[in-house]
Amino acid sequence: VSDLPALGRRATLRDVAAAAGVSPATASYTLNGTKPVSDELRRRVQVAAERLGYRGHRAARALRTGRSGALGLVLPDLTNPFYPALAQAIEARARRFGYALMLVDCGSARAAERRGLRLMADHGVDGLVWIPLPGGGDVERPACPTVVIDRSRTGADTVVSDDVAGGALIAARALELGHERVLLLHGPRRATATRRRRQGLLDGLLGRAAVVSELYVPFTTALPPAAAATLVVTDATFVACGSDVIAIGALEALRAAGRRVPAEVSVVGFDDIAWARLVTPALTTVAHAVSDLGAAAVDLILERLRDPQAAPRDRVLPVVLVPRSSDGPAPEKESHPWKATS
Amino acid sequence: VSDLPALGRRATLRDVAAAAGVSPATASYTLNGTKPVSDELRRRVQVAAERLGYRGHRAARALRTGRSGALGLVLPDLTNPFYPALAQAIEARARRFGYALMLVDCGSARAAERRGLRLMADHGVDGLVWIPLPGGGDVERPACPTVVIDRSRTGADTVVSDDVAGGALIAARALELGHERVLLLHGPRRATATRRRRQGLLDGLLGRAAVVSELYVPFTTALPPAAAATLVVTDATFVACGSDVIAIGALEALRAAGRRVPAEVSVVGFDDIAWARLVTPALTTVAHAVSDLGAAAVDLILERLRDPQAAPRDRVLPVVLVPRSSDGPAPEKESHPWKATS
DNA sequence: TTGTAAGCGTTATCAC
DNA sequence: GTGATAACGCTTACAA
Repeated sequence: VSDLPALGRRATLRDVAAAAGVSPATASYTLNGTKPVSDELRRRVQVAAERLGYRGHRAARALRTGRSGALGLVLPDLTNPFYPALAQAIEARARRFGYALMLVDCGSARAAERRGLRLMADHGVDGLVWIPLPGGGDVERPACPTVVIDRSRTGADTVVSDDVAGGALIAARALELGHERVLLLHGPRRATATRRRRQGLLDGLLGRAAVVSELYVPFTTALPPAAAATLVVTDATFVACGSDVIAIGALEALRAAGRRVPAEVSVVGFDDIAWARLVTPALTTVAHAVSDLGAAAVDLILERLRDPQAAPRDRVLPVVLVPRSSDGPAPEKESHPWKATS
Repeated sequence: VSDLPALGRRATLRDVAAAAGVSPATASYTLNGTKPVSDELRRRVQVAAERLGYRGHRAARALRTGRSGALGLVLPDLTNPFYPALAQAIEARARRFGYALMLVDCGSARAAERRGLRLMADHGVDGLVWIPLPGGGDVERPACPTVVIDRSRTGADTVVSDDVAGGALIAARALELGHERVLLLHGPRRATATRRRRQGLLDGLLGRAAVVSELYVPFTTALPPAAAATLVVTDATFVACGSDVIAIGALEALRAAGRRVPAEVSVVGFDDIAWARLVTPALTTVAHAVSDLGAAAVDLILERLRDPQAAPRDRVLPVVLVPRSSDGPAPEKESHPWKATS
């Protein structure tokens, strides 16, 4: 075993092999556990690798094996408070399995999303977690194993929260609190989450409380003026919002109008973003199993990597109601000036 | 020019060259603009590449050139509301220059940070944006061009916001509003941002208002009980917080204690995270030039890539006061029961 | 169990 | 201007 502690460049597998007095093949077998190697040689190789600070060369390996050791994540907008926690969960899970994560934030722009997907493909990510922009029609599916989060898309593996159940949870809550007139402040119409939450809500409410009206608004705290106006004069006592962000906007609009929450009107959200517990009153909402969502996505990719032919899988993760202070019992009729004057 | 529209595998440069009737070298020159090529051949190559849907192979190129075309971002915790916007800015800028971004979220864990940096190195990122964990001592500097955000670190390029100026801005604000007793609710002592903000604050206040007391708390909305207690009984009329997150915690504690903000006591934050305008009262704070911060970081890396020998550069970006509703004029003395009874 | 050698798809060096 | 050709560092038949 020769003794060359420092060579100018990054140590290569050949260097390790030479230092250990074995062939590159044996060094490779040893370091990857690819083939059985005698204890004697294994130790020599390990020592040499250690001493030379051998780190391997992903690009070379990728070229040879066709796998890059990286996964990709393409999402609409990190500024949407729901995604950072999800991205964190995905990255953590990926890293746990030795994968690096490439991130593309498309800033809610369709063109950026398309280019981002292509960038991922160019870099040869082994798999992709894709949270598509809402309403994205016929984007070509990436070539690598892809799991789509939060959107049902034929052919790909998917992970979603059980939005229907979430809607039902909220409906049950409204009924339990004795509300008889509810206003639905949905997210964008084309978002599939909107459709599923709506369905759960409607089914749950059916025949037991009246849906005073349904509005579709974007996922922003800035409520469209029309929606804000409706919200302020409605005689509904319970407002079910398509997301926490919307709910926070609703809270603001109601406060601005001097309507008291939850005394006069209850407001509930969906998502349980970090803000939800910080606004006043703290928002009652439905929480996703965020880290499970992320973990499931990565796991699905890894499974598909193992078995590319398997049938597409759809995982639906449970949600849970988080009661806080933004909802309460339906108020007595007298407390509604609008009702009284009409 | 032969006509082979579909070959089973991904088209390679040789395929393009063959289809165009040129050598691989010429194809490479053409596609990269590396050497002058006759118009005739250039067109043939471009057409062939187009028709075959040639995409290139980053791993092969990386192996050959030693550049991966990816930058890395290592940050403490995406769940900290300051980072998503920054990450977004960095990713956008990187992609604008054709780079993919690899993300490591170390979940505030030192070990994960170390491993994350190594993962980046293994994947051969061309440059690294590193937002170190607070108080990280002697982590070995990565080998690739690195710009450190928000921490001064000898030898590396750095990008920071002008925290000193920010502190001064807040001090000026307090004085302008007539406050005479201020409480400083700093971030963690070891965070260098804490030190800089404190300095700006102290210098700005010097001799014109009394610093009633200084507390160091973590960057969380959960104020340590001791700090909350102090906050509630203090006779300071102005509380300068080390970050918005801390300020929000302070707001909660004050509300819980029934102290009115800003009537009795003013609270200001630092960072201008998205929450700041959503809490009640909306938080007066100091805003970073977040997207400039991200852009500057990427630009610095790119410049260093161009000129590895240049002296390390430190960029300091301006901050600006964002007045909202959580602060106001110093109350009359009578409004402080504690003063009256003592 | 170990070694030899042939690539993986590019780019760079050299001749022409 | 253009074309052979040799790497880049690794994995993996295949041979021994």
